[in-house]
Amino acid sequence: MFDLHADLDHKMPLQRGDACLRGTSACETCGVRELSLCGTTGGGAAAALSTASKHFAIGAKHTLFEEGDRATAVYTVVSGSLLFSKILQDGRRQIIGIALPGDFIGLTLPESHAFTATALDQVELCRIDKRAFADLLDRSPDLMRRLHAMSARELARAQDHMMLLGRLHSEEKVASFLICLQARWARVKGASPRLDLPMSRQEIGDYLGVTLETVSRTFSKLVKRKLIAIIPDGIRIMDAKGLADAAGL
Amino acid sequence: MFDLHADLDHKMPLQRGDACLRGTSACETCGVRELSLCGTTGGGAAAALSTASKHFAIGAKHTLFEEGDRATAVYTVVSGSLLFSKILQDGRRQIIGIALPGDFIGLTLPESHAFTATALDQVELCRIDKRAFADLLDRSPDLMRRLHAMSARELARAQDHMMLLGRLHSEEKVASFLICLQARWARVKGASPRLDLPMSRQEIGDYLGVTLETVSRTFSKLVKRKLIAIIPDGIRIMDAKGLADAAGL
DNA sequence: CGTTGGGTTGATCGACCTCAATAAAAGTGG
DNA sequence: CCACTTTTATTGAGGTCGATCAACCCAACG
Repeated sequence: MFDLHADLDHKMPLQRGDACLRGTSACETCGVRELSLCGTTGGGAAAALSTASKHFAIGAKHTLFEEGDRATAVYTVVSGSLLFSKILQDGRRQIIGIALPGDFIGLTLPESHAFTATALDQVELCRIDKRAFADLLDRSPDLMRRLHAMSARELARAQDHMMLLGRLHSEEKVASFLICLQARWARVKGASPRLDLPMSRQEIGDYLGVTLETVSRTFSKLVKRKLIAIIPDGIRIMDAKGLADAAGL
Repeated sequence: MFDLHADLDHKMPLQRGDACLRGTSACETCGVRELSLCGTTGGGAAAALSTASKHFAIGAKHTLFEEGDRATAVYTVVSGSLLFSKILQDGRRQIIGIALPGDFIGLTLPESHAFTATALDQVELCRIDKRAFADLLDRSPDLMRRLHAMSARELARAQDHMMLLGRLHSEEKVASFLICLQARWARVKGASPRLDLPMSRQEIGDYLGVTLETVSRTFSKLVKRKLIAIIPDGIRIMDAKGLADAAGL
């Protein structure tokens, strides 16, 4: 079982059932195709992507790769979600991004990874060898264009996140976080007032640049004001308008 | 004089002598060519870039464009530097990037600008119409690759900046800022312990997510510890090692 | 059922913000 | 070139938001 993914750059040992290579994937039937890089790509690139890619899965808490690891592949998230994080020597951590289904991992085609990617839950991924992908890019300007469009979106998100980290108060941070994440899930699942949060208070805090206690207190405050309700493994947005106000929008 | 740049999207009225279109630029003699997107591009793309681009300049404090403006062009910084900033309704501002000579403005080819670009000093720019640039991109995979490489670099910088904003203390922020900026200028000018800072304490604070008073106090602290010296319009790094320690590296 | 890992809540502390006064520098006009 | 204003930087005093430290609760799990 372990031998099967010897070529993957996971850091944590995989447990039984946690990961499985399914051989060449069927892009035609892929649920995130329209959301992802593959999109409506026609022509040779679609077929080439299909043959070059392999579906597999990793379990919650497992890392797909760690900061500093040599990058050997790029990925598309098929289902589940991941965190991207950087840590300082003394343990301070900043979560710099969240990947949802359809998102591409490896936008910058780095030599070595600039951050750690950790699965939040059971995550299905579509893996493409970096070299093979680079070759594909060279042969498909259309694919390159799409890759760049995704990078552009990611850069815009990073810029918004900088504003959040640098200039918002904790309540605005939390409210913005919930609204943004809901909006992103809406693109995948369709809109819903219910928002799954498969992450700990600590992880939310590390995403927002505050402590877990502050996250917890802020959640309580928002609950008391009936803007949200806390439900198992997530929250429900009770007053979207009020929450937007709290976010300062 | 004003009529000459009617097609530019500056927001502040230009004063006499502040800007001038020089007609088609000479890429062959451009000082930042190797640093910039144009790079060592051979073939048709180089010539096409040369004919499509126009040199001009804007003065300190003037905006090249503002957040929300329709984006009609992309630019390469030839000399001088600019700030990219976003503001909230109540005036809180976050500076999300600094552009130095060789940097490309418009990486994401946005419909409308996601941030304001403000000249820090006299800035020479090379302008290319966005549509013309998009056409060029379509015809030159090499140019597209370069553009993507620059986006990747910018994204990596944004991620480092998120770590700084979210997790560093004010002293670490200031020290990191000085070290990073020095390193970036070194690529342009060559290494020097002397660092020009044509920006106010307020602007530095808005870049670091602290107040101008905190910037001023931190500078004073670093001076007292003989890590830096404050000189007219800049600082001098007196103890690079000590400063790196202060940055937490 | 004890243990363990999250989550919540309270009490205290401190880093940074805010407000304010002063100082220094940069314009401005005579 | 020098008064005068305006802007920017520095420094101090005091306040506050979020961090830290700590207690407690609860659900999951061996």
